[in-house]
Amino acid sequence: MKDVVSNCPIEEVMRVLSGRWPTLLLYYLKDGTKRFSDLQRDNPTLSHRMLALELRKLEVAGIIRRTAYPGYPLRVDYDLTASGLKLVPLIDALGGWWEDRAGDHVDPAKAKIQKRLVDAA
Amino acid sequence: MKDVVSNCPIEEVMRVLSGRWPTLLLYYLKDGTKRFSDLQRDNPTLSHRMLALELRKLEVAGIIRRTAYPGYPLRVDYDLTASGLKLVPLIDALGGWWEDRAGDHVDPAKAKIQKRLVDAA
DNA sequence: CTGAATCCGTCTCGATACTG
DNA sequence: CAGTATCGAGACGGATTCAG
Repeated sequence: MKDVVSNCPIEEVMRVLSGRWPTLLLYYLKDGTKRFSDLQRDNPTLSHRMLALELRKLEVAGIIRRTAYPGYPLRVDYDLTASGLKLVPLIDALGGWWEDRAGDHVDPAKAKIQKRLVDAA
Repeated sequence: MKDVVSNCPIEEVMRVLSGRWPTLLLYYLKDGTKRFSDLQRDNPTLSHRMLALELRKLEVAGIIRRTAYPGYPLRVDYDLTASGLKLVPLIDALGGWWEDRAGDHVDPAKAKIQKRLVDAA
């Protein structure tokens, strides 16, 4: 009874992309196919367990594709699906927006907010 | 000691937009100025407390602007900043992507995943 | 190498009650 | 009406261990 199966696509997409890792994994996978261990190296602060969980989540969402090769040692490749590829520029746009955002002039309201932050600390 | 002040803009922007509410609040605010109680009505499942916290987070991020009017009963307006306005179409693009995503053809791998989902349910 | 399961600390979130 | 403080439950994330 956690969610109400929202009708809103924005709510649904954020359920998949929310969190620190999904967008980062997307970022690393846009270069092409990667193995599990490659992604581990790309994100040193991401635990083994979390990597597995997040990859699974993205796979279920149809954003990445998982390909397991039989043999030993085990080998699994991950790459973006067609759908995932289309998502990448949208995420990049968010990153671009964040960088531009700093260029906006600082108005009095913002200064006041920064003071509040100091108070809280 | 929770975060490492990432250099990556994608990671930073997701720190602000992650979660169920930030993008939804953006969605409701794109119609124009809203009061605290308006946003409460727009999101019945969002608790009073969380609304205050999320609004504060977005304010600190420079995405929304808070305007308090002295007097009684208290009245506070929220609206998007210039920066926040520019963010709206990017979020909408994500929503659009989610809706289109369903149109992609279903390959064997995906079918297998969907079976897994059924199992989990 | 990949990944699932367990254990356990931490932090987020929601309910409630209180202030201005 | 708007916002804050407190508290308990539950989700989340990391370390470790086991399996294929």
